[in-house]
Amino acid sequence: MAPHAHPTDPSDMPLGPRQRALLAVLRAANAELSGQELHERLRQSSQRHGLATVYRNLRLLQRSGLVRCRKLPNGESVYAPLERDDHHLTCVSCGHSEPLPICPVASGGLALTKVLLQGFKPLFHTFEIHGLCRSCQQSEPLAHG
Amino acid sequence: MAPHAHPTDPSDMPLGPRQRALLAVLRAANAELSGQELHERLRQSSQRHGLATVYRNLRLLQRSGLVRCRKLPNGESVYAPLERDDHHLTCVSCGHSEPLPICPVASGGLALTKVLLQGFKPLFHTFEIHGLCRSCQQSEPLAHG
DNA sequence: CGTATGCTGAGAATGGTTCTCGTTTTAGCA
DNA sequence: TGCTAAAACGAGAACCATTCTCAGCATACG
Repeated sequence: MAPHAHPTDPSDMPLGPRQRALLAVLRAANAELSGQELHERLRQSSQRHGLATVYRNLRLLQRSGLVRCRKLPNGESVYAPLERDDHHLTCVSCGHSEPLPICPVASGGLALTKVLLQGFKPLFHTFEIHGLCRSCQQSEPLAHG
Repeated sequence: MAPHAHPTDPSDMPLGPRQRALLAVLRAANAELSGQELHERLRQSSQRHGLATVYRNLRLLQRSGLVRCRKLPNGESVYAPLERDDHHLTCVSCGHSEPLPICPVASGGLALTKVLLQGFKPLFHTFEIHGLCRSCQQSEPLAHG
């Protein structure tokens, strides 16, 4: 893992100040943040970033292996630092999503051989259980849209 | 699991003909289908469904525990029958997604206790490894948008 | 029949994300 | 310190899958 080992390795790309700012906000937050939330927090902290820039740099950080991303049922993407290894329980009815303190990779039962990956370079993984939350089980399940 | 055991259990709801048609197309397909693709296939098979109906019934089937759903990086949702337990390798750069023949739940290393679920009723799970596909590792990683 | 209830679908609305493109900043150089 | 090329920026427009609206239609039931 020497610096500049491969010229095409994005993880060697030095970060610009906006990217560092973005990453700092994500690391300071105690939960995943959406692009819009990130934009808002940066505005408040006197670091003005355009929305386009926020999304651009979020993509770069993701490809560089510094940020992870997941899509909520409502279509929003939420971001977190790569080193945070959290997974989720998500309701297919109301869309509510809450942390699930378990990780199928960390618990070691998973053999990710090179054969399976076939040249693919893994950066992070998502594990999510979808189902019905307690309150959606109780309420009329399929009524009134 | 007697019929109508619980009036609030969506899995007891009988399917309408449109929902059965939808499920049949999904089961006949050998891959996940998007709402738009489903709509197109139904049009061709003389089963005309409006787009709104396709999405409505897809939501119902999902809540009933018959259909699973996952979001691609481009924002599309793709659907498959619940009984198909496939997972994926997805590139954070180009968005390409391919099957990953491994399942962290089926391989048994995961203890999903009632304590963890806290009243949540699981229907299905998604497991996805995100990273860089072979061709995105080779190409200029961060250049030209 | 007559009414209540739910399902349907064409088209409009929604909203997060991406694109466009002129402007600003940075980098490289003499 | 000026000058130029390349890269980054951001306001606003565009995109597009999905959801919403609402009038019309089907079904159930007395």
